[in-house]
Order: sequence, then structure tokens, then C-alpha cells
Amino acid sequence: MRVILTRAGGQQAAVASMPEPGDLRADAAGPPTPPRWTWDDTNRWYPRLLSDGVRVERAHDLRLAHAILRSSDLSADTTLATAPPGPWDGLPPVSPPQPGGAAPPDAPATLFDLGQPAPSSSDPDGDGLDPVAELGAQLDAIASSAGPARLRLLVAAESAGALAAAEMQHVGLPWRTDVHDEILTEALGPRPRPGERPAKLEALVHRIREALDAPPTLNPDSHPDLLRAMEYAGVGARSLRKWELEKLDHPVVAPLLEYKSLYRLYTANGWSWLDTWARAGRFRMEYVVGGVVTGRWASTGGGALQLPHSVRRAVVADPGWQFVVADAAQLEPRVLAALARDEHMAAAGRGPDGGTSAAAGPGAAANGAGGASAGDVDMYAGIVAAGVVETRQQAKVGMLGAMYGGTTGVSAQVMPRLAKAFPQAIDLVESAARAGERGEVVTTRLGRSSPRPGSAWAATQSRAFDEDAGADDASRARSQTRAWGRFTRNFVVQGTAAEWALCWIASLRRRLWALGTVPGDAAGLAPAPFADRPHLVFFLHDEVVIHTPAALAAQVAAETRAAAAEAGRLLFGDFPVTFPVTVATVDSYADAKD
DNA sequence: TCCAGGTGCGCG
DNA sequence: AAAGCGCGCACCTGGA
Repeated sequence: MRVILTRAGGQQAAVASMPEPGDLRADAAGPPTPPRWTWDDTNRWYPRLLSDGVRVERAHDLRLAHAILRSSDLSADTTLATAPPGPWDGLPPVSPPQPGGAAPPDAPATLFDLGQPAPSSSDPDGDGLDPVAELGAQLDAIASSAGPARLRLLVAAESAGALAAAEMQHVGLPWRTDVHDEILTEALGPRPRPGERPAKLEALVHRIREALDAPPTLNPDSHPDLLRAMEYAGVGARSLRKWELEKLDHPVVAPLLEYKSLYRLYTANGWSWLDTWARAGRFRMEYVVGGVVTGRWASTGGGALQLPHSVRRAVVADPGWQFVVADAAQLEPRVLAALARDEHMAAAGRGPDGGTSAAAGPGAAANGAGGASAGDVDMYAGIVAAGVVETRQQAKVGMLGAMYGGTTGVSAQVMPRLAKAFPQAIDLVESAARAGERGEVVTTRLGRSSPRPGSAWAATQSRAFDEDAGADDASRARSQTRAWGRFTRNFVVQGTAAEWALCWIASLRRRLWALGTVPGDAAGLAPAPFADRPHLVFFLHDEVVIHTPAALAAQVAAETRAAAAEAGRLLFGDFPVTFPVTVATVDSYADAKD
């Protein structure tokens, strides 16, 4: 049974899909399945519900699901995918409201008027965005696809991710502006007046000019300026990259490297960042769910996914609360092992002894403050123990090379040994690369497909075959071909890892809610509906931060591990791959360093 | 004065 | 172009 709810006046429609009768029967013994809210864009509706203290358990985000189903190889033959481009294609995401900002013009005063009769379809704005028709088309596309179960899970996970993202935006990341200011003052000197450099930067500029014997007009922020001065002084640098400068032996190198590092802190996460982004003790980032082609999240505003380690000291839990910081250990190689169903590689991931030790299971003990416990199931150590390579560093660089397409250095050296030990895993990434080189699409475990190369790609390829094509035309085409192969090679791994992470947080947010509130009166500073409950505050590809009443920290830690195991089962069934999680219970994010 | 492009670095 | 993937952001430059 699907119940359609429209607000009074009907300018906007939201659709709630109620449990099917079968679901109700299956749940007869337990609590009823909560409704799945279906809407055009989670960020149009959910922030307002959260402001009213309402949490939504399940959702179906039509915009996100459309993007997946439209391009998935699994649903390529469906009506939805073969239809001409429509209004749901390329729909820009709704930007969530900023706290204190004006309500968006189309924000409804109340979400629903339950007295309204349910329409069978709705296109109130006449913009072609009919959520009822679109939901029907999507459910049909999933059902008639080549992988209904996979796509159903992917759409559910993507939508759950949208809920989690909106919730994290709602509560914000606890941020101590006073601690941040201390960090800055310590590194840069006191906050400068507008238009002036911080004292420590100014001193470094003088040292740089001195070392180069350059005039006071030398602007260290101007690359052409600086390169010219360095050439004149005979430094011999081709660029200003850190790794390049480090190779040089010249008095300017040390102050210049220090200047670049501090300059970065000052411009990217300095006082003006603080003024703009850390309001009222919280950093409210805006996640862009599905913002990366591979399915990873992107972010906009404040560089939320690039918070330097040097300022994480400012992320401090509220009084009486703690952070549980959980990190999926060696996520991508484990995902690769499972994707390829490579038993030997999966066994290496179960630890140096192949997983026979009791500590290797998902039940590995939760640890106390500052501790971490995934070290004994280090996959790279497992690869060394299996005799594939000599050192952990070789294992790590080799695996990264396999997944990224490295062709030189250590990664190229150890590749033959990896290919011999783990033929199925290496075959998988190699065929993904070759498919990309042929201009073909590759697809993740749950059905997200890579984009096709753009028109410029084909143009470059055909130019290489012109009669008057030169050697550089050919080499340009070849390098472009290889680059696209590296992209598709990585896509299957990064994209499937992103799916694992979506399932992880989807499971986790459900488990955290189920932990309930703490006994007694421990309402914290977080807004409703999370004021007295553990909740997610940060997500970074393979890492989560949970803000929790201290009394629940141990249970939260256990749930992060259980959720990781559940994510593994959802994606890979009973294939014996493990996803150990490094967990730290801390007062400050900086104390969770891996 | 605005904008695209290049450069470099933060994160995973 | 480091040795290979994916991002966001700040700055400078040079042209409109």
C-alpha cells in the first residue's frame, strides 16, 4: 500500500510508501516496519523535519536513485534508462538550509495536510517532476533489471546515506573555537590585522628573501616571481612542489617549506575559516551525497573532507560525552579480495595466521580510551606473513599500485609477486583497466556504473588515426587511453568500497538509534532529536566519528564493529572476507590518530 | 572587475 | 609526469 501525502495547496508533493501487506505479516511478531519516505530530494524535506525533532528511519531519494538507475549497466534495458532525457536527469541537488539563514522560498510551512485526498499522481509545479510516476518507473526499473537485489540495496543504501548526511549537517561537528585559536596562535603568532601577514609568516618571508638575495618586492605567494628569483639564485628548482623542493640542497629550502606549510594552515583553516565555519561551537559541513563519480561523498563549504590533522585538536566532545572514532582497516584491498572472490587474499586479510587466531573475528574486544585493536588483523602484515613480499611497505605500495595502476618503482617491482599470489584479484583490476581502455563501462558490486568517456576522448582517439596524424597525436591518444584505464581500474574498487561504507553507516545509524537514551538526565548540547543519544557527526570515506554520552561509548564501539560485519555480509554474502575496524574512544578527534 | 586556467596541497 | 585513483579550496595570472 502506498500512501501519498501532499501538503495543503499541493505545490509540493511528498510520497510515503507504507509497508506492503507481506512486510506487515513478516513483522507481525515484532514492531511494524516503519514507512519509507519517498521524496524528490532528501535535503528539500528532511532538514525541516529534523528541526522539528523528527527522525526518519527509511527513505527513497528519487534524485539520487534516478542518477544510479539511469546509468547503471544492470538497468540499461529498462524503460527508465532508455527513455529520452527528462527533468530528473542532471537535477541539481537541493542545498540544505544554513542555520540562521532565511527559509528557502519553496519550504512548506507545514509538510502535510492529512485531510487532503491522496492523488494518484502529482506534478504540482508543472515542471515534469512527478514523484509518483518517477517512483513507479524506478521500482519497475529495479525489478526488471539484471540485478534487482543489488540495485535495491544500492538505492536503499544511497538514500540512507542521504538521511545520515542531513542528520550530520543538522547536529554539526563539535568545534572548540578557543582551542582552534590556540593552535593558530601557537603556529602563526597572534591573529594579524586585516591585510597583514601573521608574524611567523612575515619572519619566514624575510628569511626566504635573504636566502635568495632577493629584493623586498619578492612576493612568495607568486609562483612566477618566486621561480624567477630561485633561478637567479641558482637553486635549480623546476617547480615549487614540496617533494621537489625537498630534494634540493639550498638555504632557501627550509624556510620556504615551512612558509608553505604555515601559509596553507593560515589560508585554508585559519581565523577567517573559523569566522565562517565554526559557529556556536559546531562546524556544519555540507555533504554532497553521491557527489563523486565513484559514489563517494563530496562536500562543499569549509573543506569538510580535508580537515588537516593539525586542527583536529579543536574537535572536542561535549562535557560528559565522548567520541568513538572508527576506521575500516585497509578497506579497499579487502573489498578487492571479496569482489574477485580471491580466497588467498581474503585469508591474508584475516591476519598473519590466516584468521585462525581468536582475536581476528568480528567479536574482537572493544577497547578502552585511546586504544586500537585492528593491528592484529593488518592485511598488509598478512600478505608479508604469507610470504608474498618481504615488508609491510612493499605490500601496501604494491596493493595501492594494483588498485591505482602504478607502473613504476616499488609497486611495479612487487606486482609480479602479487599477481602470482592473488591471481583472481589482480585479474579483476587488470580487466577493469582493459575495459576502460576500450572505452567500455565498468560496474561496482551493487551496480553503479562508470561514466562513458566524453566526446573529447573519442576525438583524441580518432585524431591518432588520421592520415596526417603525428607522433604526438598518437602518444597523446595512448596516454589518454591509459589514463581512462586507470580510472576504470580504480572505479570498481573505490566505488564498491563506497558502497560498503554506505551500508556501514546505514546500519550504524539504525543501531545507534536503537541504543536509545542514557538512563538519567544526560541531555547534551546536541539538538533534538539527538540531544540525549549517540549520533554520527562525521564521515570520511572509510571512517566515522560518533558523538556519544560517555556511558554508552563501549556499546557504540561494539556497534561500529557489528555494523561493519553486517555491511560485509550485505555486499558479499558469506564469502569469508573480514572488515575489521580500528576503534578509539577519545575526548578529542586528534587523539584517535591511526 | 570578473572569470577560467594553472598550481599546489589538504584529505581518503 | 612523483607513482598510480578520487575530491575541494585558495591563491595568482592573464585575458576579456
